Amino acid sequence: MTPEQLSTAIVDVLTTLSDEGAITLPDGVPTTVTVERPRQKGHGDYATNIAMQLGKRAGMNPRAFAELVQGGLAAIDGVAGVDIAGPGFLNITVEAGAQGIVAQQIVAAGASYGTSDAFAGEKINLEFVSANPTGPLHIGGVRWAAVGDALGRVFSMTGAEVTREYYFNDHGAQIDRFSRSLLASAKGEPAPDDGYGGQYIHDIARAVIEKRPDALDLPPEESLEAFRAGGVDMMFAEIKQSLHDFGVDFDVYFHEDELHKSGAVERAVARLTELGNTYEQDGALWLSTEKYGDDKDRVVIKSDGEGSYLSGDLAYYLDKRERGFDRCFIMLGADHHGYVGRMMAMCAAFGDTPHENLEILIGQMVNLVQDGEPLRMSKRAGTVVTIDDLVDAIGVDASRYALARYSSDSTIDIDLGLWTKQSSDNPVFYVQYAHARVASILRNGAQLGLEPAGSEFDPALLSDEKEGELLRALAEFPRVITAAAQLREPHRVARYLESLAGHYHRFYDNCRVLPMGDEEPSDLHRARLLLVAATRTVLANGLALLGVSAPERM
RNA sequence: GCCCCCGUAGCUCAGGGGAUAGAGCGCCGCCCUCCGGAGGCGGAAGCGCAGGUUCGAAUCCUGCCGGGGGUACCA
Repeated sequence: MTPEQLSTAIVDVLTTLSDEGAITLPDGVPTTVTVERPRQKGHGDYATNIAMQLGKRAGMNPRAFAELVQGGLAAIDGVAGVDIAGPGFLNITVEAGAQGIVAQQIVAAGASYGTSDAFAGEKINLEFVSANPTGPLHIGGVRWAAVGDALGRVFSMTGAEVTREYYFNDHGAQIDRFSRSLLASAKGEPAPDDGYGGQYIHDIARAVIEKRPDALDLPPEESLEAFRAGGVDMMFAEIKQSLHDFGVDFDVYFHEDELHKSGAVERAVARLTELGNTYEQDGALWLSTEKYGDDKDRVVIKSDGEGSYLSGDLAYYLDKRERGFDRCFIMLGADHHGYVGRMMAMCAAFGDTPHENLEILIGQMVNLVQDGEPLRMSKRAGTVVTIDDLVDAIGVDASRYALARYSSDSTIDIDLGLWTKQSSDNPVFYVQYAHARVASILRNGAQLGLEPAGSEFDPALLSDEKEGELLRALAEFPRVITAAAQLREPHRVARYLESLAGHYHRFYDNCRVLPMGDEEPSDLHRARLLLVAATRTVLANGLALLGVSAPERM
């Protein structure tokens, strides 16, 4: 008996009562009802607040409504008892047998346990990282590498068709500065005032010359272009490699330059003009974003004839829509939150629905902390903390976990000292340790010739309080994933895993799994081993969603 | 000025309108005769302030205070 099954069973009970005329619901019977796990022991295994929700609408007080529903609920197969408590909560106790069966279901489902069809049929485009190729991937851009990728996995698990996309800004003034900085370095000149400093500029400049020894001897324009093209290629390859090492691979690497060269920008602008959403002023072409909620109108084509940054975004958005994505996500750092207004207005200007066809997720800043002191960074000054630095310092698993375990709405401090600790201060170790412990007990069982219970499994054997709590926690997993997808909050998966690890440890301390000494192996041993196997499945599936390894040994 | 995010235990953070607000770390006190003690058990300790909506608010709304980030014909 999973909470989902309970929920639909309750809907059936309500429907029956309604059909019989015992209750009258003006708005009809709800299609889903809330079934939650009470945080308080003694309030049953599950609780529902429908009596409080619906009582008023049915014209009776909640407790009276609850009493009408109580009998029907108690008659549901697998329900052991139903109590009415407080203002009208219905507290449901589930039969041990009905509950234990999920262990078997989980092991049977394996890697697919947790999947649902909540987002079936949805074609979702996730754009994230999209850092400029003017330097190595710094820490600010990396939060979304971990969270965006996890969100993609969560969406896939809920049935969506997901495309991960990296928008590669290889066009415009930043790139010019980057190119001029490289050229200056190659000539042994100081970096331009508006340019980039840092060792990596010198490294790349040297590498460009190695590849093209004549780069400095070309006419000025061509020379600059040689450094631009060579530098961008190199930077891009490096970023791609860093992300790959981080466990993030994109399906599409989209080049902004292409949009400008292919005429996609002109087409997008023409479309907006047809829709009456552009006008000329001061020699520039403006997009009327203010009437769609932006603070003010925005320039699309600058007075020098060049497209503004927004022009690329327009064309890119249109391109995604034409590729069939009904949901386009863009994940940005908090320093870019000011773009949300204009992007949503742009979406509306195309005739689309903001926050539906286009969703922009904002991730707050990430600070690195060492010995209690924040590591300040500046790309311009060359004191960059890169994704590789982070991985070198604490490893991929800890990096991804540290970035993915917090709500994107909170600013986070990653304490390098903490995340390098091989101790339980470190949340990723707490979870991975639980998995290793689980793997170990399964290994030991196998060595004794003991396998998890098969078809002879009697779910009623798992009747210990801690077994029940562990089973209920395991049964929550699909709902956690659905919630993470619906709220775009993959950190829920990490928090859930930490709590599941706790449930497992408590079960382990209370319930002996393997036979002691020369004790005869029993059905209870095998049943518990099945519960352990189910726990392993969920821990492994959950860690996989976060892109974190599930070690057999540590 | 305007916009966005945050303010919950000593610290780092969870908490989709529900019952007695949770976890890890830190602190105090316990538990190793066999499955991984990187674990478990018990204890002290908290929703920034003020209003409002609701049967019910950490959660929703308004204002204030405090912290962070934005506010370009840059990308």
